[in-house]
Amino acid sequence: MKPISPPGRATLKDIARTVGVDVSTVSKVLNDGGISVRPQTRQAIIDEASRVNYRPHALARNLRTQRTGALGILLPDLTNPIYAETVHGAMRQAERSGYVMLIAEVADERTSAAAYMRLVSERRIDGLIIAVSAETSEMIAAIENNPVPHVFVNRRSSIGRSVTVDDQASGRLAAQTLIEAGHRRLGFIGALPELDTSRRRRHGFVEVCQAAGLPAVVEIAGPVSRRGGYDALHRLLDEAQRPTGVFAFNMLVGIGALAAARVRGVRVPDDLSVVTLDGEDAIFTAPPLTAIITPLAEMGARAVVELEAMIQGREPQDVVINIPPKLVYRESVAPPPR
Amino acid sequence: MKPISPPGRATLKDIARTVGVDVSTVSKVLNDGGISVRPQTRQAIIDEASRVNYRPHALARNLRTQRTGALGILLPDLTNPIYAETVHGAMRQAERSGYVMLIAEVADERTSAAAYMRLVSERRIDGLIIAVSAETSEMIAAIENNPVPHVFVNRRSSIGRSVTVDDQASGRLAAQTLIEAGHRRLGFIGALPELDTSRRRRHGFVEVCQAAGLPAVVEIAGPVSRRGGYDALHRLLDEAQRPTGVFAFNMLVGIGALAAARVRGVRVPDDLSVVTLDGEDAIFTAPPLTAIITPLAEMGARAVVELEAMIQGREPQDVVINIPPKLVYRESVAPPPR
DNA sequence: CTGAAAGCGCTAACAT
DNA sequence: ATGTTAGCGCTTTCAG
Repeated sequence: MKPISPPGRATLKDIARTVGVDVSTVSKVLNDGGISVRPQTRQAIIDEASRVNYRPHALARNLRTQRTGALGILLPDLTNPIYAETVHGAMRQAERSGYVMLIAEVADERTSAAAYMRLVSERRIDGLIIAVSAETSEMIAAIENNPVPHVFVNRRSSIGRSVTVDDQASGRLAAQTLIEAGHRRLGFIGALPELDTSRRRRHGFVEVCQAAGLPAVVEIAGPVSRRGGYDALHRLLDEAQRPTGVFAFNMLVGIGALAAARVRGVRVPDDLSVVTLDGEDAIFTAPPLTAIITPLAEMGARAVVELEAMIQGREPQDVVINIPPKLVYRESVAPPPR
Repeated sequence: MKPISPPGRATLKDIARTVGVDVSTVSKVLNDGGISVRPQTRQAIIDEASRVNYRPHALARNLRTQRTGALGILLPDLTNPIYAETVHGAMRQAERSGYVMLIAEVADERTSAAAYMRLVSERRIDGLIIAVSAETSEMIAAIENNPVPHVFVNRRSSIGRSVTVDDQASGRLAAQTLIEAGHRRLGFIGALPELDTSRRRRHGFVEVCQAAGLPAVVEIAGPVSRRGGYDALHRLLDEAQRPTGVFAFNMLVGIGALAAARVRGVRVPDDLSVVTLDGEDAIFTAPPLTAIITPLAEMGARAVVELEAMIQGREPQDVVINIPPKLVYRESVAPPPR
């Protein structure tokens, strides 16, 4: 029975006029519930508001309160499922908390500083999640010149709070898994060393290999993509001491590596074992990839929670989500050949 | 040599005060370039603005101009690479045009209407891209009660403009491809029939099959996901008249189908040919999938262009991106067995 | 060429 | 219990 509301735009003033009170009274009722307003007046206001289907004008309110109700997230590339998953988790939490989410893809460090300025210094957001590698001087300068509550996700940073998992433990776990399967020559397909997650995973991986007295780990670095993994495995297979088991930086890289093995006629897992990180996809690859779970969505959500705390002035802290890395055995790991 | 700006917040008033002019003058200079302002004054203003690193306060400006400089996009799930790709294209174009992008994931029709209201009736955006299936009554009501420039992407709609490709032609192309390879028993793995893209692809596919005098096409519908494709192919393989060639609704479904074939011991393409739609991923599957290109990013970008036109009051029109569907042959299609 | 004034829609202290 | 006042930072007539 709700009559069609006048398309769009009822303001406080409209309500105030038809009810016959002041806009400030309407504002009170509609915000803090109108404690200390005569029930009768209050009801009239509420009725009229719902009759005209009133919605506050976010801009006006925000201008007044100096809050936007929006959070931003800066990331390199949404088509990378790693980031899509992270955003997904962040958005879920943001919605719960009543924030809308503004996303900016930033191709490189230059644009990332620019995007930062755009969102922050135009004051479009209350807080920012940063999923690009942060430690470029431009980015640091941008942040310091124009501070805003911010948290890094899946990145450590010298200049801010961050939500990360124990990547080093993941690296150790990957190594242990391969070693326990019987492998003695291991390889690591990492990302370019700018990525701190890659450094930490590598560190844990190498650590365990050394402790086990294994020969030097073969390392290859490349872009984090299917193509990067594809190219990297090709190079790894060209090594004199070709490894029998490899740890791929993440799922994308792992999928690429699988494709490379296939075209080289290298059978997984018979000829080569592969451990990778994360990824729903990993179950539908051929063969399904043994993988270490990375709670990307959870990290995104957690970043939002931390951000809220910072926005409300609570003292934030470094956050490491301490889910111990968990490995899911699938078909891509087996004992080495012969 | 740029001195570090006072952290954050220089306003027009600040600039006006130190230069010794009125804020309205500053506004003029900083906006329309300050035609009809003495060059000397203008220069002083520009200098001071850059000295303090002035940025307009988006909220204040927007409140005044009744424009937000933001576009919204409504979609079901960012972890679905189809949507991620679309958003990716949309964001690229939005950035070029100076818009920021607000994203809302909507799980179902209920929340999608709610999210619509949130973005639109609070006036957070100037226009909206809709990538959820639109034809639910709640959504239609929301749009009609609270109109805003909007365009559907990869969806036809009775109530708005839309950017789509010729899905029917894609369906035809898929059928032709399989028929030319020699297949006589074809299958279609579609989405639930609410999805108009699925209906159109199916239509084109069946049309060609009938014209070729082929027996009835086996059809299976399921959720659009890897899992959905996995389950669907299992059911297809259980059919009495098991098809030798299938057309999968999209890449996700195709990947799932490939996995199902693998566990059933059905070799692709020796025992079963698969044609799918779209997808960068398709090149790294085992075997690489023959696929029909869908310009998702381009569609996203195009939607933004149309939206801009609508926002500026130009007469919009139904848009069908008329790139003729193009098929990329990879390894997943071969002649039928025997 | 520049300034004064008004107001976008809302909130919040302060009066009454 | 309600209204008055005073902006938030900006743009935009309209006067001077």
